[in-house]
Formats: sequence, structure tokens, C-alpha cells
Amino acid sequence: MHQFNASALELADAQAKGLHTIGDAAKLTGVSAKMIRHYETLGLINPTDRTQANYRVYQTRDIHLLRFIKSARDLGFSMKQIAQLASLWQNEQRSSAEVKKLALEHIHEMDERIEALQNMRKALNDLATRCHGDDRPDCPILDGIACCKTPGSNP
Amino acid sequence: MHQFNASALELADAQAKGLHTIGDAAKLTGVSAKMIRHYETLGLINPTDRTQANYRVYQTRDIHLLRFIKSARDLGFSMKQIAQLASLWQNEQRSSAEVKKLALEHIHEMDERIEALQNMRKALNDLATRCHGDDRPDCPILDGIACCKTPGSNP
DNA sequence: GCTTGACCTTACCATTATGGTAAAGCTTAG
DNA sequence: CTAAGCTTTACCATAATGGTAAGGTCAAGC
Repeated sequence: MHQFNASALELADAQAKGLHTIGDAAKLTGVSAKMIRHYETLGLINPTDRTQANYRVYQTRDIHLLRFIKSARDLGFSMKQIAQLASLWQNEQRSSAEVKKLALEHIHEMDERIEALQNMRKALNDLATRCHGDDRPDCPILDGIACCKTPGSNP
Repeated sequence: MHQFNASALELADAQAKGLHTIGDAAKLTGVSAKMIRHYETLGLINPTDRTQANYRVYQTRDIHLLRFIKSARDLGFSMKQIAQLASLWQNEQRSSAEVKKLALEHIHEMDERIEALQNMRKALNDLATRCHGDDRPDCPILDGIACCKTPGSNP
């Protein structure tokens, strides 16, 4: 398991060269070590070099990419979308139209989710405002849930 | 596996009595047979009677409960919340206040999700409107994703 | 040198709600 | 009797993240 290739450093040497362990990378980027490893298995980030002891070592460009991924996650992009975005980000030949297309698609998805949530919210809120909310058992909310939908004929 | 108890019917007899197979129940309620079985393992619905051939048979009250569950799902309630709602629905001693409390909690959760989505949408839309979206590579969207967030000091 | 604590490694399990598949058994129409 | 179409259970998969366990490594202090 322990691969000794010519370039494998000891940890102290790596740190002296400004390289980071996975814990450092996590602190620097806000991405958990767990997820950094996960992104590696997803192919979202390339496997890093390792120390002689098999520790991952991260370079500055890796930190930047992890921050990019983190920001894109914070904007709600899926991993699949982020893979595309990261690829465009690292491609000097990209067209901004490609990026904008992805962004607009994601905005559209968010709009749909927002609308669905707002519709559910309104339906439930309408029921809730009709419910007195006291000690008595009769409840327009339960009645509404039980009776609104008729996905088939009543047997 | 094949349990012969005194009350186990043959399928034809069960259907003559107005009972339903799982496929019928699925068609009548809009809940897939797969999910009906799943809800049973979750304890959301009680195990039904079986025919001699071990087929589940559903009574009218089961159909009603499944419709209740389906409607609550359509309103975005989680399974955990639905278990509580269904319990209240079937409890004649409930207070409507308990139901309303659950409903208001769910509305609050939806409000939070809506707000989070709207914030993401706005942030991304602001970037997108600044992107010309043409053949050139420079892109405020990518720049914004890469540079907005600084979860640590730059190394 | 040896211990200790903090870190790293991999491998596995859990989450949520849903869908899919496979292998086997049952039912009913032809 | 056979074929189609149902049913059964038991797995596996999803998306993104967290947790745990068992073991290796590093640095500091005695």
C-alpha cells in the first residue's frame, strides 16, 4: 500500500515547501477532510501527491479549486454541475456563453423548486389559518389532507 | 414463510369482499406498490392481512390512510412528520392545536428553504446578469465563484 | 527510547424517499 | 397447460454528507 516513488516527501519537507495536509486544506477552504477525499473519488479533483507515509499533500492550486467548489456548492450547484463549472474555470479556451448557460439552467431549477415550495406553503397555510388550534379535535388541516386529493374513484 | 391462519382467504374471495391487492391500492391512491411496502416497514401503516398465497390485502380504511399519506407528502411533510399527522388523524382525542403546531413548524421549515433558495438565486443571478455570455473566456460568474468566498487567509 | 495525543489512512454504515432489478411464486385467461 | 401479468422478498442505486472503527504516522514531552 505504501508507495515509495522518487518524489514522495516526508511530511515535514512537504510543509516546509508550503504544501498542506488534508486537515490544513479543510481549514483553509471550509470543505471537510471527508468531503475532500470524496471529491477525489468522484474525480472532481485529481489525486494529489502523497508523502512517504501516504499522506495527501495539497498545493495552492488545489486549495483554490476546493474554494471554487465550496462556493459553487454554496450557490446550490450539484456536483455534476460543479464538475462542468470547474472544467470551464480551468479551461482558458472556454466561452463565457457556456458558463452562463449552466448558470441560467441552475437558476431555472431553483425557480422551479422555489415555486413548488411556495405552492405547498400556500396550500398548507390556507388550511392552517382555518384551524382554530385549540383543545377540540376537529381540524381543517387534517380534513384538508384527508379529502383534498382523489387520485382514483372512491370504492 | 407461507402462513396459513384461519382467516387467510384466497385472492378471489378477498376481491369479492371488496378488498384490494397492492396493485389496486397503488392505482387507487397514487402511491406506488413499492412505497406502500416501504411504508409498512417504516411502521407508518400496519401490516395488512394476507391471502393464503401471502398477498397483502387492503381494506377501505387502508386506502384512506394511503391517500392521507400521499396528500401529506404532496404538501412536503417528511415521513416522520406524516407519522405524527397520521397518528393524530386516527386519534379522536387529538387537539387541533397539536395538528396546527406541526403544520406551522412545517411552514416555517419551508419558509427557511425558500429563503435559502432565493438568496442563492439572487447571488447567482447577479453574477449572471454581469456575464456577457459570448465567445470570449472572461466570465464574471466564474470570477465570482472563485473569489467571493475567503474561508481562510490566502496562503 | 517510549508514550501520548493529534493527525492521517481506508473501509464500512447511515441518512431520505424513491426507483430498479432479479428470482421466485401465484392467478387467470386462453 | 401455458403465457401474461400479477405478487413476494432481497438486494442495489441515487446525492451529499456525517459517523465510526481499526490501524498507521508524526511531534512533543518524559
